[in-house]
Amino acid sequence: MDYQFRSIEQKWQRNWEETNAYQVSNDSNKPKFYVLDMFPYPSGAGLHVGHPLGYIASDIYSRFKRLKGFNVLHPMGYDAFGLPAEQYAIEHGVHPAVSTIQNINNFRNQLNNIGFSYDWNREVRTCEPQYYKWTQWIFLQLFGSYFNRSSQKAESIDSLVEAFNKEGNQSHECPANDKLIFSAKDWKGFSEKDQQDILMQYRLAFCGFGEVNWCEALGTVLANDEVVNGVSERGGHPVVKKKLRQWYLRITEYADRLITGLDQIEFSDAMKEMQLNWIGKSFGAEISFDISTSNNAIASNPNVLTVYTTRPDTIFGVDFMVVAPEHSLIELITTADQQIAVEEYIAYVKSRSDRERQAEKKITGCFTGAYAINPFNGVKIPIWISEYVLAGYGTGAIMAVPCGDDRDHKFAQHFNIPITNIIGEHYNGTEANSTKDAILHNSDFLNGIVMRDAIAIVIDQLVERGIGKKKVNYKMRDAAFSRQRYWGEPFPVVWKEGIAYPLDESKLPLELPKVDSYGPGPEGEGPLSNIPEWIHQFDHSFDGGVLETNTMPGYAGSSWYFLRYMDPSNETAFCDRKVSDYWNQVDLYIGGTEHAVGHLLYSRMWTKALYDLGHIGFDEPFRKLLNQGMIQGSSRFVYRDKNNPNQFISAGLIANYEVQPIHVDVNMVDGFELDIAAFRKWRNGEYANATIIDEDGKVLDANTPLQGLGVKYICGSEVEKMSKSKFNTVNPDILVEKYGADTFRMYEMFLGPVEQSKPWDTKGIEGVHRFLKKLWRLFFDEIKGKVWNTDSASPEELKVLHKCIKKIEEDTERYSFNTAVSTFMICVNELADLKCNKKEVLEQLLIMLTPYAPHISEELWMALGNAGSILDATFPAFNAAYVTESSKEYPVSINGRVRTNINISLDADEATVQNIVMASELVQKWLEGKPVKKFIFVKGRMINVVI
RNA sequence: GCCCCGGUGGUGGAAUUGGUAGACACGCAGGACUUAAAAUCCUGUUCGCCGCAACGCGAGUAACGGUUCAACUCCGUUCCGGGGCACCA
Repeated sequence: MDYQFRSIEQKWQRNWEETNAYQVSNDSNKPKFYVLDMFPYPSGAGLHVGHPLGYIASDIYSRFKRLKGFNVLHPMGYDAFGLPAEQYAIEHGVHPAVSTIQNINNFRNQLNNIGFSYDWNREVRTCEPQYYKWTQWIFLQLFGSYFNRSSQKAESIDSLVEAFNKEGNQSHECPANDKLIFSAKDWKGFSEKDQQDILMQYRLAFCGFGEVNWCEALGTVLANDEVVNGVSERGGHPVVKKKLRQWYLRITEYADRLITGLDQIEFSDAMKEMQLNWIGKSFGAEISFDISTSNNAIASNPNVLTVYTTRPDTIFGVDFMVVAPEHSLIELITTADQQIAVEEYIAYVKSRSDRERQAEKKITGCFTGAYAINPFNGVKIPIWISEYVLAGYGTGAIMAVPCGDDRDHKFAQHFNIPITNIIGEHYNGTEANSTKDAILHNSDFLNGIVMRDAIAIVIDQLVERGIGKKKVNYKMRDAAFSRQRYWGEPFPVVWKEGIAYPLDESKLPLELPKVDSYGPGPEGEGPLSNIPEWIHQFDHSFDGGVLETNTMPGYAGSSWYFLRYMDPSNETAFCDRKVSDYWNQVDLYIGGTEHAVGHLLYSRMWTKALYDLGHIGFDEPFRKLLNQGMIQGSSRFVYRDKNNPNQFISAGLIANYEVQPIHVDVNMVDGFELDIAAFRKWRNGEYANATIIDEDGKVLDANTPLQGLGVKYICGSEVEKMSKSKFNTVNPDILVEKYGADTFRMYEMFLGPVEQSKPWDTKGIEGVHRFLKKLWRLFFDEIKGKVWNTDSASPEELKVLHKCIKKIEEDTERYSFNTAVSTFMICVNELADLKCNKKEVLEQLLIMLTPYAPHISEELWMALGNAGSILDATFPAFNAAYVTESSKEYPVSINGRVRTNINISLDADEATVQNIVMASELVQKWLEGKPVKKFIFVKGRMINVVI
């Protein structure tokens, strides 16, 4: 009776489904544990071996926690709205809803093959109305609230209106415009439209005009994190800046809480670092400079040039000012003789795309003819325009200190602007030095002070003289929240006379209409604008109102899905408060690092907002995040002879030919050796008649028989991203078919630490498969049949078992699944050596193995005569008594060098150990009569004698 | 350019707080069983030296230096690889 993994796995997968073995209740007196995978976007390509890595890890951990007595929530669903489905629809005419469902079914089948313990009753799909009803509902909550800066939390917009009626906005600075100030009287005098426009500038989800990343090819706006090197992340199409009416999330208001929240959660340092970088908090000062210019416009419109700097200590090193080309002051200050040059320069900047700017970092700029006056010493400082200053950050203007800033230095050199040295010998005359440790020179009242200390002094002076203030800035921008696409959540918003009215909750879900064409509407509007009967459906309640035609971006649905799993079919709330109080935070979240600044930041923000508004009881969604590494592909190449395209040369001989490497399917290469017969059949016989020169130089044509000749064609290899076009994808289905799901699961873990990226290599899978067969043989012998027995275990056997229990528990608890697999192998090897077939031992081993290899564990558990499923067993308790010994060989070292092992009884005190060691002849010999300085006892493992 | 992470046999990797480096597995070599194959089992496998062998000796965790009785682990410098950010003043 051997290990029939195929029938065993099918049998148990069916059984688990029929018995609802993985159904989780929201009502339990067990402690809860929530294990979550980043849900997949159901793409058409299906799974490759890289995808399940994280799913297997989370499945092991969930099953482990279940055995440890927790009520474990472990759900799965689909992030089903998004661009690719719509692109596919445009190209192939298949409705996104149809292709999405196909892809989901395909995913589901592949996932089920591997034996995951998901509670499929809780599956969510973000594209279904029952789900996106609540995405729209949460949007309305964000729309209906603002961020109260004094309480540092989201509050209802109604309470803001109340405050405006009482005292204007004096205690509620406008986040979008700090110059906006009005009294209660002003507020009451504003028109409905003016009031709504002002409120819009406070709302957490708001609509505004702004420079956005516009992708012409995709016909839509992209968020900053969806643009990579000036092209779209999906598809690599060029992206340009465009002013458009857009929805945004005011995530910037949460910047500080997103930073401080990181202290309470377990994310890797790298992940926290990435989020901190993205948020980009910096401390500095705003300084106002008076302007001197021959342009008369400034006289009628008096103005100052305000800059943001993190280094106010360098104020006496300012040699020029730079404003962004978009800066509004330019037309007021530019002198008549610089007018033409400035206009030409601005036209030039506009002609350059983001991509060009990033590709070639040229130093460009133009003098305005105007000067700023250094407020401390009255020195006249020329004002320049340059594209290296960004309009969107700080005030869009800087004070340039060439001796301390590399970019300023290069600019000064390029335009021959004289450089003031304020840092003495720290400046070498050829490149800037941004030190804070230099003693200031040429700096008036700051002379002799260390820069680090001068920062606060200057800020005090700025405040005292009324020319500046302390200021904090963030790199992060508000998140663009609308797309001119079809396949997304419609906004529950009606526009009438320029005012956005939220749809009443009772109207949700606002369903996406069926369409046949996905072309954009007029003026960059979404495809929904082409359906008049849809956009006018609320005419009766909003006389003449028109529905918003944008849809929400991909990250809308994924920003809160972890809450929906808790209470997936609730029709009256996104999630019942009692239920979310029970499940609380996700205890373990597993996924890739690619969502560092997108999904993970957005869902943290949504959680904080929902918490502020009292809908949930926790303000960080994920208590612990584990990032799985990427599994790369190991590509294989054959070498085509360039001079004879029908001839292919084995890797060892290519030095003698001029060759072109061609990707071949890794599935027809064993290690590096090509399956020549399969190669000839590949791609409908494209290479059927190829001449092949093997590693020994044998020449084979299409008719040469392959048997018995010892023919070996060796392929070249390279590690690349796993992708269909490189023919290096490995389909898990094939491995599951050949070795079984249990082998596959354990092998994926055995490859190395989950967090680590590594190339896939199928070779080693045999080792894991052998392990499972060896385990099987502890229960059943091919000839003898049943070999397990109910004899009681020997102390030796119990020692092996309990060593294993301790290690497996520790390894699993710290997510070291690779070493856990090794531990199982060691344990089974030792049991086999001891010829241990005792039920008492094997039973406990099986329970521990369940999370890793659930099918075989279940089968053998039943074979041992146990009633009920092993899923409900209890993880074995470690008993140290079986493991400890009465005496042990200790290594004894002299000055750290190990010399000998001495047998010492475990209950001996240190003085006794010392005597035993000193009495040892070997130690006496090594000491050569030298006196002993001290004895060191190291963690019960080693004894060291220092001489 | 800046920030973060890493570098251990032929390969993937182990060594949890500084305490006998190379567990476990792959591969490879040899052997047992077999008519043969598959499967299974056994032995060896960091490098070098001595030796018939057992025992043993020396070097060794990218390189060099330091701290320590003791360093893959801590500190410093350099080199290499991976990831993130990139005119954020």
